[in-house]
Amino acid sequence: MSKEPTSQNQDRPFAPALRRLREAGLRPTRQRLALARLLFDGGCDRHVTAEALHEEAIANGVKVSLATVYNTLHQFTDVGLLREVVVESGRAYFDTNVTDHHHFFYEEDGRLEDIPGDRITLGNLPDAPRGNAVSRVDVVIRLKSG
Amino acid sequence: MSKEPTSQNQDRPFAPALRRLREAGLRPTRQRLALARLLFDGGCDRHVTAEALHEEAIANGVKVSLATVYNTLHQFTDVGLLREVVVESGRAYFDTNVTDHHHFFYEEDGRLEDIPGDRITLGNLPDAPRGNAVSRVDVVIRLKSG
DNA sequence: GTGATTGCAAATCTTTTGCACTAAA
DNA sequence: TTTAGTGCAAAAGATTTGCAATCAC
Repeated sequence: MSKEPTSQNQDRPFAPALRRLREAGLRPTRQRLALARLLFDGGCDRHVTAEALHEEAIANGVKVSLATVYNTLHQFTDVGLLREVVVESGRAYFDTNVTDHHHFFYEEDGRLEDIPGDRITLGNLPDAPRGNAVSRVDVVIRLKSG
Repeated sequence: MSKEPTSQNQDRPFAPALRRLREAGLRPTRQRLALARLLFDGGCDRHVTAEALHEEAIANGVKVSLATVYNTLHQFTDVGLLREVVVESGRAYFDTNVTDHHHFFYEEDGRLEDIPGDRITLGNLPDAPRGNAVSRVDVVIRLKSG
């Protein structure tokens, strides 16, 4: 029974993240796999900064440099696994929810929270100016406590 | 006739900016006055970065440091003369239009353009979560050329 | 005068980059 | 192998801060 773990055994918990990377056309390196598991295997949508994800990785015993975290977050964004959300100058957030939706932004502590896309009705949107196409419409509801 | 310019003569073109600063409770120093004139006396709404405003000031013969431009932009924002618009991480834009409105963002060249607040209908907005108040709702329509 | 404001340079913070090394296919 | 990916340290921006000099009142 309890012999050396086969690669199959080892791979099982990695399978979803592995599949995700392969489908996105990204070579599943140890770092990318580990970050993908942290980001996507929790079952809930996440909003992370590079710094925060790096700390989380280190805390989980994953050896990865901050530079690689930055690179990986951008690669994930490029292939549509993540979406970048801009709410504060000087700090980039990455959102695991890539469907059409919007955000609450808690100014107090810099936290982000999803608002389903169909919870807000955007009516009467102006046309894109000549020669342009709408790439995305972002709605941010900024909150102050009180 | 053409004698030494009186302080009254000299002040005339500065009057609007001067009044604006006084009403905002900011001491009208040479730098603040010069920046206020550049920002508000053009008659049209502007979206500037600190760097761009600094260059503009220098080009106009105004002696002011970049640090002071940053400080001044934030002071103006604090007293409601400007509004900060966040559309790109790592670059802050300041908007002379402080009325309720939204923005087109040209991803190609980083340009911003106002959309009057009443041009967009925001329906069915979710309530602010318990213990919070909406401080502002920002809509950004991101444009790509084509 | 006196306290607010400025300039400058240095510090900070976030993010990107160059390059030798390592690992996936 | 062969090429993509990684770590590290350094570079690059953007913004802020400390402090002496300067200015508005």
